[in-house]
Amino acid sequence: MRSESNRAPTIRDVARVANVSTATVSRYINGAQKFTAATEERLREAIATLGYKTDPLARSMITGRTRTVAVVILDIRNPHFTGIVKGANRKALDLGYNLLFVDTAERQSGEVGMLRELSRRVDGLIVSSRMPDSDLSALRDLQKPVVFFGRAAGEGVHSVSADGRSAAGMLARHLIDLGHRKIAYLGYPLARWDSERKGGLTAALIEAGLTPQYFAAEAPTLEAGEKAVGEVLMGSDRPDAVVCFNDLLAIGFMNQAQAAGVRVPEQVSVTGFDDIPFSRFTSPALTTVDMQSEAMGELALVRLLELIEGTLVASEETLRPRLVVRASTARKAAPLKSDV
Amino acid sequence: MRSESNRAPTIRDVARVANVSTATVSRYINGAQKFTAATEERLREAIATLGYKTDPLARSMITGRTRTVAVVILDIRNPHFTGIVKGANRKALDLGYNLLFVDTAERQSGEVGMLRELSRRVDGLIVSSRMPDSDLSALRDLQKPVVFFGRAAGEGVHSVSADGRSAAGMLARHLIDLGHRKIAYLGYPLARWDSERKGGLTAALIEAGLTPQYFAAEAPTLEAGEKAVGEVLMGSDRPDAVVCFNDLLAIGFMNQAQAAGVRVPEQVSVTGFDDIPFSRFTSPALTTVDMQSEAMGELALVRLLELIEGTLVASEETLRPRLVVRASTARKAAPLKSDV
DNA sequence: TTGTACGCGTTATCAC
DNA sequence: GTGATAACGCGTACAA
Repeated sequence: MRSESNRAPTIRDVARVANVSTATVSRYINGAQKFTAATEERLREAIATLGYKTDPLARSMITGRTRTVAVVILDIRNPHFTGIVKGANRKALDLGYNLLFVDTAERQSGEVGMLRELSRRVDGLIVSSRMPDSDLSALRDLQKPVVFFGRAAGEGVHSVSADGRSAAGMLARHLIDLGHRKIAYLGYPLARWDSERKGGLTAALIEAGLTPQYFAAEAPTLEAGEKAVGEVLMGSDRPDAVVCFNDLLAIGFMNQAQAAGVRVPEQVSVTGFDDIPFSRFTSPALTTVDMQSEAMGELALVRLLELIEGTLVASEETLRPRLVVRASTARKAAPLKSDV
Repeated sequence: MRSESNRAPTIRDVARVANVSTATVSRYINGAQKFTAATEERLREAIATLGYKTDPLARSMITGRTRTVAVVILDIRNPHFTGIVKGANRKALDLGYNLLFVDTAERQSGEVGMLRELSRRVDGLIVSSRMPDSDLSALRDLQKPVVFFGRAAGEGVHSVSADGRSAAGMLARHLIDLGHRKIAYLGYPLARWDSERKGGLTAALIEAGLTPQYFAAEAPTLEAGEKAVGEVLMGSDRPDAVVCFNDLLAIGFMNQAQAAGVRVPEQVSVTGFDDIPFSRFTSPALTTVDMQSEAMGELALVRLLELIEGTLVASEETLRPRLVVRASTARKAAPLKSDV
């Protein structure tokens, strides 16, 4: 069924066999027109016998479209980003697009250059990054549509996020309802979403007449969560609830706290953000907020394609988070000791 | 610093400005030759002022190389595959290649067609798949190098895997050393690696004069692990150790077993495969075997590039797994009841 | 060392 | 409805 030659059949081969011009073959392939029954039949047959497939590269060369988009994320091992990629992949398959994947974890520097390289190979980019605002503006010069996560980078840039401020508020009110008064935030200041969550938490606590303690983790990871226990729980003024920047931190924190003899949630309630799949399987199961990772990935891809098609003007979109109460938060027990 | 026109500068623009031919520019770009100091200087300057960047599409068109490889996996949410992608991404960045990512979870059918489409856009493919052998042979017709995971698909196909047989043997001997006699295997028969692990376990048990019980999960997931508890533990002849096909199954299983009042590891030891990051954070921490997911991803990419360069003849490569003993396995306690 | 001329496979444009 | 042909941007014989 396949031609003897190694060379893949071209539109010219089809034209010769079907006894038409290459232009006609092209129009047939792209279904742009009607044909006489005779030509249509000859075309169909020639294409079938030759096993002709149009070359996407050559097509891109002239149309300027690659039907490929880049998805650039910080660390695929973080289930939040895994969800984003999963969602973007699903929509990409639905809509006939390809995904160029880049995990930038090991390449903090030269990110702008890499994006510039990438942008020549794709029709648009989905980007999650910690790069400074000064670099962000450079991305507008790429002349390619970009969808960001977690922040409106202004003028002509579309962004998709979940409402971290209200998510933090949900957690705060949940903890306050449980009787907690000394609430700490274990943040990761380098993350794009940290200030939003910190701000939302702070606002809700202040509204209740409380003041949060702040701590900073070294990374948004399980290991960093473990490390943070010493600083957060072993001080003189131990908090009775800890809100962690994400579920990874929370899980690592909870685990190490228990290893150090602190009971969760009896002595300290712990929460995260994201609702990653494992949060249901920790011990105790983790109270968290679903930040809609997969939906963000889907939405980012859909909006990006709309930007590419020109049917959308860039703007900001925010998904609604959902509080997920599990066993790592509980009503505060009678205080075992009084603090100074 | 950038030309006024919207059009990106081409090799012809550079040639005109530098007062040389396009051929000279091309040779300069590709560093294929020495030049007189004068021309070199003019070229350098023209390229800099125009901000010229070579168009990868046009280059691919003529070289037949895209510097892009596809990585096709089953489910990015499974940390084993996450590790593979992570490793492949790392090496790809190192070596200046791009990764075209596809998660096939939602597209079980039409996989061969999709790979055929993909293969026209890339120089080679890294594939993890459950497709039947009959389809595998079709991939050889792609005329593109392919690296598979977990199985040598024969003739001209390179494969990378971790030794599941010996990994299962390690777990078996570990459990036997702990005094376990009734050992069950909770498999996932559709997976490529299932029979290898099952076989290795069986062989090691038989060598010790034992016979395993076999169970099958519906999926290689946390949820399927939960579901399997009823069948595995609630029968008349409860095993005192369960080896699960992967860590996800094991974690789900362990969690639900405990919820059902079965103590781990006191009443039943549980193990998995893969050593995913979370396995250290479950309660109890999971005994498992490190199947070198990231190293597999790295190796797959390196070997694929060697296949592309033609410096490698296809073959099989197997990584050595590493037993990771944690708290989910323990010495068998004195039997609480005797079995019929 | 450098230039000329052509080819890669496709689509767009203009005739007919 | 169909055909001839010029692009698209680059690499590379071959000639000079």
